[in-house]
Amino acid sequence: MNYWLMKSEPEVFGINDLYQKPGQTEHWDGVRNYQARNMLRDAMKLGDRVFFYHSNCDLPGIVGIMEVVKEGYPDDTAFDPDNIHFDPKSDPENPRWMMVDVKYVRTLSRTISLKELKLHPELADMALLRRGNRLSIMPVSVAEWDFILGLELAV
DNA sequence: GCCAACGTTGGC
DNA sequence: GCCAACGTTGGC
Repeated sequence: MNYWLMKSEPEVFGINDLYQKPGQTEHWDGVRNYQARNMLRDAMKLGDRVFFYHSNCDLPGIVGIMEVVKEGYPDDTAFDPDNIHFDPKSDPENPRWMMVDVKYVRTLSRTISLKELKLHPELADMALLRRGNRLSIMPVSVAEWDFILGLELAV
């Protein structure tokens, strides 16, 4: 099993929005970055676990856990001129952008903030903490995953 | 293929 | 609101 972290702005789509979706499942659409697209298309597999990260908000950090319930398939918001993520260069015959479906697993007992993550040398190599990383999807190692879940209860 | 200009992300 | 980082665009 692989582990991931995906960012979303809570003002736009937060973990409570996922919780309230039918089946607590949603398409993770709107990713318009090739590195992230490649992960959605090639690397994210059924059953993989994903940290839900709130970005661009009062307390940026990890707030919950999701599970991949459908592997990469074309992001059809790219074909819709009325959608904010419309991309005229994505051809339905050869889709440029991909998405996966994710399902809510649980909300952490507390937000593990970016600030807190930065305190731990064990996490220094996390993609999230590397300078200037603005990817909205990134891999998390097993060791990092377990360490972070340990932090949840370590207060 | 280079690179300047521009747009976006996202922490602070 | 500021600004550093970085991806994309487009002229040449």
